[in-house]
Amino acid sequence: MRIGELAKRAGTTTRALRFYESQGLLEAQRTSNGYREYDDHDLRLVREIQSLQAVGMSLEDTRPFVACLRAGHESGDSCPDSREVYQRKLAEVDECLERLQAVREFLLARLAFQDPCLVAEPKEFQCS
Amino acid sequence: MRIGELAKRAGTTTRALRFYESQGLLEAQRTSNGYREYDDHDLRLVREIQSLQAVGMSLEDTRPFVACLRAGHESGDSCPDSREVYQRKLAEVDECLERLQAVREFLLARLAFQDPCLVAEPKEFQCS
DNA sequence: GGTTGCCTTGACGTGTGCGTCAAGGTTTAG
DNA sequence: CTAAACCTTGACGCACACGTCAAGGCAACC
Repeated sequence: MRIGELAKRAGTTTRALRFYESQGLLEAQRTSNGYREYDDHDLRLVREIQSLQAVGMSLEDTRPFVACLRAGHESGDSCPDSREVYQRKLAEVDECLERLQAVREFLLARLAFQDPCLVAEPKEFQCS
Repeated sequence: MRIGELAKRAGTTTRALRFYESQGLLEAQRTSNGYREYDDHDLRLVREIQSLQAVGMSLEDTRPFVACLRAGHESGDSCPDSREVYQRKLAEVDECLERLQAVREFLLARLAFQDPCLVAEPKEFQCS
């Protein structure tokens, strides 16, 4: 299939697919006229990328998963590198949850009391 | 005081202060040679901006608080617009917490079981 | 042969909060 | 007089994941 159909089947855009290719996440055969040609395996790769992005991972984070699928594994997260990413992400999420809880307490307190001196500020806040 | 001293006292940079001014958050008197001149009230404004940013607010979000201080209130969050921002932020934080929890469950499950089909994917994830 | 609908590469735009030069003016110390 | 340490405006850079033209090639249909 060509890039337009892959985009439609994956529910994305041709621009995104070309961008993935520019980032080395996706490869494509070329037909004689220069058109990109994809198969179902590529569709699988794109879906993997999308589902990982949906849980807050960057494209860089998806690299090991894509590599894992390319290496022939039936799921992208059965390789050590992928599981490392999971663990790192989990740690990030946990940290983010803590900060968000602190921010939440801060906001609740500020909304409840008018006195700003009663409420300590949370530490810095940077969640993906 | 001039911009350098204000920056030092607030623990920020002159670049940030000029940026705040370009965004209409900070104003400055000018001395005869064109230098910006600030007072303690401006320092208070900058500190307000910083503490709000620290809890994840954008510069745009800080606008009502700054206006509230400028209007003469002793705390930036005693005006209705500021409290609205608090409420909106609280809602955002709550939504973000839910999504992060779902992501956390997803990651934990993926790390525990090798079978990817057992785990449903969380919905889209976009936390500030 | 003209239109439509695909495809190609290239390059600039988006949002956020500044960082980092660049090129120059001002003030103070020596 | 000069060097250091301030200050000014202007403008480009960054990260991220693409969106959005622009200018053109290719294939099929009327």
